[in-house]
Amino acid sequence: MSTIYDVAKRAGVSPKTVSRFLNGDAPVGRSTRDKVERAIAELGYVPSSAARTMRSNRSGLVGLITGAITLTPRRMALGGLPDIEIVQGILRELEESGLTLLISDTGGKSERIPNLIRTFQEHRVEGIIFVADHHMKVTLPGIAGDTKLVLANCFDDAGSPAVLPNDRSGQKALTEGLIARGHRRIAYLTLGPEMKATRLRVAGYRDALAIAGIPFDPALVTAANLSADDHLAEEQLLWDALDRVLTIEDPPTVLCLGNDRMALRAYGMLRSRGLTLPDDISVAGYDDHTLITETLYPQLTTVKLPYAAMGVRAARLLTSMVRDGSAAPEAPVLVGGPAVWRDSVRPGPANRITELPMRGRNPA
Amino acid sequence: MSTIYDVAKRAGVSPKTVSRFLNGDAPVGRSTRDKVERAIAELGYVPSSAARTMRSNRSGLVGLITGAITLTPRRMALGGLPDIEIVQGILRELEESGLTLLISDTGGKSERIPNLIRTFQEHRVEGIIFVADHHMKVTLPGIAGDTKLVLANCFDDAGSPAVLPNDRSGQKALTEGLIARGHRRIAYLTLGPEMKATRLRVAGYRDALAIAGIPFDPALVTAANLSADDHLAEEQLLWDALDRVLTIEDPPTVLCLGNDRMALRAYGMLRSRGLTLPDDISVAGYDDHTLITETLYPQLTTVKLPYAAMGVRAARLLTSMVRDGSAAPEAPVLVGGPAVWRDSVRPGPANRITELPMRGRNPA
DNA sequence: ACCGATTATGACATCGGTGTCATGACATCG
DNA sequence: CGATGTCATGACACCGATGTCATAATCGGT
Repeated sequence: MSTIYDVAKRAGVSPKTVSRFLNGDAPVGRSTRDKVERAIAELGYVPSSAARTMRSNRSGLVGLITGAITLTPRRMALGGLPDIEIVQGILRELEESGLTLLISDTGGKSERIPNLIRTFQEHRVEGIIFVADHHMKVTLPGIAGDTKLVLANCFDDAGSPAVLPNDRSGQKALTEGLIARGHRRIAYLTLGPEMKATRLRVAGYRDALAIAGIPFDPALVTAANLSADDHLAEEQLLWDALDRVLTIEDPPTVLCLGNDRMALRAYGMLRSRGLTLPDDISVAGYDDHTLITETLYPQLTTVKLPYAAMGVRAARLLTSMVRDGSAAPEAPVLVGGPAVWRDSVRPGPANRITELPMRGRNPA
Repeated sequence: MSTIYDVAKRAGVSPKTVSRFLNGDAPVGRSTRDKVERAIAELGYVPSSAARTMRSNRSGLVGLITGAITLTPRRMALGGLPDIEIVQGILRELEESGLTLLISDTGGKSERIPNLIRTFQEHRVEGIIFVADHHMKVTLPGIAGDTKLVLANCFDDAGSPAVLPNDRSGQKALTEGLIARGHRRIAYLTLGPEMKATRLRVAGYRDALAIAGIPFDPALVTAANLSADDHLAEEQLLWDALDRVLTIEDPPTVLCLGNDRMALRAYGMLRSRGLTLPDDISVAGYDDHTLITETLYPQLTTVKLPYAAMGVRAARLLTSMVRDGSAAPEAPVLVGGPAVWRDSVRPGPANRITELPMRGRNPA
């Protein structure tokens, strides 16, 4: 591989002049410019970023830590949400920035992270983005030097700059929309209580109720999901929760679920109770996992989890910190996603459930 | 960020001794070793790969060009095969190799490739892996220097080292299995003729027939897929092809499809003709796209497209070329995938279709 | 015609490692 | 005991860019 000296010699100028031509940091004469240009083309010269990095102490590299590449196909097969869309957003935003992305995949094994970070540091990355697969708290090993860190879809105790989905506003927007469509008795079968999203979304749900002056009824809200990989137990838990909220005194006219996959299951369970969607009861999910939401009949109303947008925001945040040295924001950047209205929610006031639901029998 | 000189000074030794400690290329005394170790820990020293690259002319970097990160979610939503599994295989194989992967995503726009390659060259990658989303021919811009290139799931005119799925052996294995299960009239509705896989798989199909002494009947083999994004036209084409092969004199007892998605469609069409699977007719796909094959009822017999294994092989090929300077293989590396037998193929001899199929009516 | 300003260019040191060669302290062997 | 070899270490140059400073050429203004 030829060097800047080879180019200089061939063009009959000094290396520094070639450097000036390449970087445009000082004027270069017309004829010199042409000679250098020709020499570069003839030699197929490509500057060495290693040398440039050494001199300027700026590598132009950004590191990305994620498990999405390894885990996405598996997760999607299970109906999980493709967190790889966060990575896509990052790629898109970084494309024009002149920064090069170094991607490391954890394969879901967090014990690998220190090694990945070390490799990044050897390459003197100017910043690191850590992407989590769901809204969660993380604890990363300290990062030496002045390497910037941005967390996407997660946060830590150290208050590192973070980009998070606005779970509260999402559920609030959904609930407000339901109220606007005439619903007053809104059940909410949430994700597990250990999920960070759960508390926030319930808060959003209550925000919307409060604004509309509808009293909060604890009987309508219950956790109905496990994080564990126990499908049978999950199925049972959801069935029980569903049975419970449907058989209270003043039953709900709409069922909000913690995610689209729960909604998918709920469809089957509701139908096995002889209910028609959305005429007998409306249903809403969360995530806007299009593989589910647009495939179901009726298509599922849900809240979009703005993963791509979060990736864009995270990358933008990092570039501004790296390039302009701008300070990290005090509070996490919250990215909202809109409620997506499809056919699983009746556009007008809801019917009441008239038939007597079966009690406590497990489907199939 | 501290340097090797800082470490040397703190440990009271020369930089070269620190270098020897780090690389183990010459013996270092016990007490010196301890002092250096302590200094490194105290300073949090991490060597600079830029400096190392410059001196040794070896960057330890490998470039990967793919569209999988951007396109996988979309493709999976459409029932396409996750070529990201190739990337996974590469990641897994490279993990222990000490090489660091620089991933670039084309976003499906091949005009970006020259820029990506240029960036790789600036970083002096030792090799580049190009991953295509299906078995195809590609034409890449020349890569200067002695950068090695490995193609995964594709090949070029220049005879660059390539890792390809063994489409011929795959379809042969499937067909042999069908014959072993008593089938003699085996229809094959292939992918479009422009797909590289098509010719190879038909050859494998004929190989198996020839071995079993079954004459090849052209009426049983027909292209039934478009690459275009025209779902309606595809549906029509498949319906027509299916109608044609089912209504010939001596109709098939099993239907092989060009991929799992076609098989998924065929299920619906066969049922709309009143046929029961697999009793009236058996069906087989290709790809082993588990989201389809394991969700369908009956579960779909298919041939596994060994994407992860291909990634592993591609990475292994590149590392051996980069590290040991071993020569590129003359012929493409063919990676076979097994036939996966599920319930869509009757384990015993097949029934004959007795009812008269409807003719030329498009389903629903 | 002279001067300061601007333009165009080059010499040289430097970034942080490592390859090469040299050197001093011991151990081994005939 | 002296020759030879091994071990442990250091001095120095070099990889390929670029920042700093110096210098030569050109120009406009008076």
